[in-house]
This record gives sequence, C-alpha cells and structure tokens, in this order.
Amino acid sequence: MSQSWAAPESTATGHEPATPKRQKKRGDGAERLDTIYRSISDAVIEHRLKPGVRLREDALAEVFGVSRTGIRKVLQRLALEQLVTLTPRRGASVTRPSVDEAKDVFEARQMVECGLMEAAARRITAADVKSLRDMARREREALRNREQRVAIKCSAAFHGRLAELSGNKTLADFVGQLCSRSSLILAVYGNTGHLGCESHDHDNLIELLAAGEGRKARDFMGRHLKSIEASLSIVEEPEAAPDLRDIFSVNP
Amino acid sequence: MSQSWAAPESTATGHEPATPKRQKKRGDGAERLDTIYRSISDAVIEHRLKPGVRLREDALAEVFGVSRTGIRKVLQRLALEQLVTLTPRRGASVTRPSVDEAKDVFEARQMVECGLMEAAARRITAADVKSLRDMARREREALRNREQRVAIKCSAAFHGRLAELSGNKTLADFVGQLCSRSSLILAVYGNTGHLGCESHDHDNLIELLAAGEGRKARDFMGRHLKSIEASLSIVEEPEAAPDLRDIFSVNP
DNA sequence: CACATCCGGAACGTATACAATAGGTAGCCA
DNA sequence: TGGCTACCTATTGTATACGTTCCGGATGTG
Repeated sequence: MSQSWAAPESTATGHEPATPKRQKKRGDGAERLDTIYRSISDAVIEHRLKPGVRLREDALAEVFGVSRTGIRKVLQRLALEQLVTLTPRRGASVTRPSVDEAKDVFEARQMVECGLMEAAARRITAADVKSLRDMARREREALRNREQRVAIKCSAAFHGRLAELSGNKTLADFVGQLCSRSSLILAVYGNTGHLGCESHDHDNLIELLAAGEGRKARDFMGRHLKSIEASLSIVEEPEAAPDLRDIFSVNP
Repeated sequence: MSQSWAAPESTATGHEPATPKRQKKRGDGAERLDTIYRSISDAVIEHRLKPGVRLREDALAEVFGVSRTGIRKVLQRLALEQLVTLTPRRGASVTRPSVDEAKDVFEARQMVECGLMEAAARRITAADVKSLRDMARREREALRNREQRVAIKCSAAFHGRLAELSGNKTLADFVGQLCSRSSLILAVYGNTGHLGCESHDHDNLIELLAAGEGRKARDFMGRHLKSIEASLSIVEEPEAAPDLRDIFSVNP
C-alpha cells in the first residue's frame, strides 16, 4: 500500500541515485531535498497518497536515496504546512483533516481568495490571461479524460496562480497552503465523481478578471468556493473506531 | 553581540543544562525543543535578537544544552515562519524584512484581522473580555514603564488572542505569524520611541467587541492597523549593501 | 478458554562523526 | 608595495550509530 506512490517518474530525480558523485557541485544538495518535498507534496495533493497513510522515514529514505536526516527535514516542512501529521513517537502520516479544520480552511479561502480578487483584476496582464486560460484548458481536458488526479492538481495550481496575481507573496503562499489542504479535504469528504470545481467556473473567473471587473470576480469567487464546499459531505467519518458502544447501542 | 540574548531567564529552562538526567522520562524531548523554539521566537519578537544577527548552530546548541540536531529542527521551523532566514551555506540569521514584505504583511493583516472581527464580536464571552482587558492593561503598564520589549510582545499577543476569538484556528495561526513578522518589521522600520499601537486603541476595540458591534470593530481595526503602518518609515535601509551600483551611479 | 504479562522487533529521537565549502589570512610574485 | 593565489579555519550539510519507546505475538496462569 505504501509502495503505490513509489514511482515519482517525472520529477527530475532521474540521476543515478547510487553514485551522486558531485554531479553539479552547486545547488545539488539543497535542490535534492526540494525535489523530494515536491514529490511527496504532489503525491498527497493528487491523492496518490491518501489521508491516513503512514510515511515511514526508512522507506522514504530508501526510495529517494538519501538518509533519514533529509527525509525528516522534508517531513517537518510538510507537517508545518499541515499536509502530514507528526505524531510524537508514531512517525508521520498523511493528514486526515477534521471536520472543524475543513470548515476553517474553506472559511479562510473565502476570506482571502475573495479579498485578493480586486487587486488581481487591477494587476492582471495579457500574459497572465493567456497563462490562466492555458491552465483552465488543461484542467478541462483532464476532467474530460477522467484523470481526476491531474484535474485536482490543476485546480489547486489555478487557485494558487490566481492569488499570485495580487502581488502579495505572503497571502499568495497562504492561499497555496490552503489549496493543498483543500485537496486533502476533498480526499476525505469529497464525493467521488464530482470534483469540486465546476468545469467552466474558472473560465468565467478569467473573463471577469480580464475585463477588470474586480468586484464581480470577487463575488463570483465567493459563489465558486461556496459551491465547492457545498459539494462536500462534511460529516464525521465512521472510521477510526469512534464509538463501538454507540454503534451497538450499549449505554455506558 | 550575539550573546546579548543568552539569558532566557524566565522561559522555564531552569533545569541544570549540564545534567538533564531523564527528569521526567516522558514528554521530555518533545517539550524541550518546543521550549527552545519559544525562547528564540520570544527573543526575536522582543527585539533582543535584532534583524540580521547570525544564529550559529553550535552556539545555540551549547546554550540550550542540546546537540545541533535539535537546533536545526527549531531553526527550520522558525525559517518557515519567516522569523529567521536560512542561507544555504551561511547558516541562519534573524530575518530582515524587505520593504515589499513589510507591505505584504500589513496588507494581509488588514484583510484577515478585519475580516475576523465580526465573527469575534459574535463569539466573544465575558471571560474573553476579562482576559483581553487584562492583556491591554499589562501592555499599557509596560508602555508607561518604557519597557518596549514587553509592550511589543504584549501587543502581538493581544492581536493573536483577538484572532483566536473567531474560532478559526487556521486563520488565527496565520495572524499569529503575521504579528510575529510585524514585530520584525517594527524593529527595522519603526521609529524608536513610538511603539506601533496607540495606548487606548486596544481598549476601544475590546469595548466594541464586548458590545457586539462587529462592524464597528472591523472598521476600527482597519484604522488601527493603518495607523500602525503609517507610523513606520518604510524605506530601503542603507544597510546590507543593497545596491552599490545604484549608490555610486554605476550603470551595469 | 480467556486474560494478563512478558519479550522481541521495528520505528522514531538524539547525538556524534565525517565531508564539503566559503571566507579570511598570510605569503609570494610582479 | 599592491595584487593575486593558496592554504586554513570555521561552519554548515549529510550520514550513521545508538538509545528509547511502542506495538505485536507468544506464553503462562486462573
């Protein structure tokens, strides 16, 4: 089970892991960890690593050809971004967002993403519009081909890119984290088959921004996020052995 | 210079650092790192560690009686919260926020803290009011006694606590980080003697929230943050050799 | 037959050792 | 005497080794 993600295929780790050999002499070590980070992060966002899955340090170290030291660094970063949960003596596992967390994340997105739309409408350039249309197109295609994983990642990337338009790096990074966590929330509370974002919402957003309609874009984003949230079934999961007493009607 | 913070006095590290001795056997290791984290974080927020100061791993390891491993963990966390900057082969130093970062942080605070006020007004309890009044009082006293360091920390804690009232942990944590970074910004761009928050702004805020006037509280918070930002001199510092070319009018 | 206890393995937490690099200093040559 | 080079030290990056804890099964007993 935990091996299912063990093929990072295209993530540019395609050096010989056995003989690192000072391949480039500079930017080597630092970039390697960053690559590992992105590999795991992507795997989580694309639901190749599902919430609750344990991430053993030894296994990751072996797969990526580094020692546990580097893995721990990466896991700690992922933990601070709430993508993985670090339980003191139990190790790391993909975060399983609680109902409250899910609510908080969407409330935060509502506040921040909507709040950024007006600045985005003011600052958007023709090149941005083109790039965004491209992303939206790729997402539509992925949806058509039933490639949910790709579509989910595209969607998160789209929202992140949108936030970057505002020019506020601090808020854009925050939105990026919220989108990643949203992907986790989708994995737990989403109804399979219905992937959060409606196919044409993103296109509509682009048009509003391109037209400089900041206020309308903000309102549209608000409805967009609401509809995503509404498409979820945010109820406590039965899993994790919550209350056998309750299930069998035993009064304690 | 880098020794000036070497006395964490009250931070509950008052064990014998020489003989840790399995003091409690459980919850020991994890809490120790957290204590170190808080010590450094506090020192940065209170300006005992000024922006630009280098933080050598060996020195920190010796002071806190742990090995570099633990220190690196703490430094990485601080780096992700933007309180320290990790330069690849140069080590860690207290972050010196750029002009753009300062602008971004205050824009973010404006958006999020204001946005949280209405929820805070709805959810605030009598106990909260009491606790907030207490914090505001301590801040006033610190200001009266010219204890800028204490006052700065109180102010950041107050804003953080306010955000917690909303019940949204994700956003509250974010506000906490923004407040910490604001403290750094104050250290770089603040005018000495004039400490960000006006003495009675916080009291006014409490009263508005206690009266359930969410909208007024939001507007007041907006003005409050604007006035803090306006009190700064956000211009490029001469220090840090930013652009010698520019200074000496050399065209590249 | 069921429950409690004990033991073994597996995984994480911490420290230490080694390797690599950047910056400073001293020495050498023009 | 000035500038350049080569070493050398100080500091970080990485890996490994050891200690500790927790979960699992096996075993003995009521």
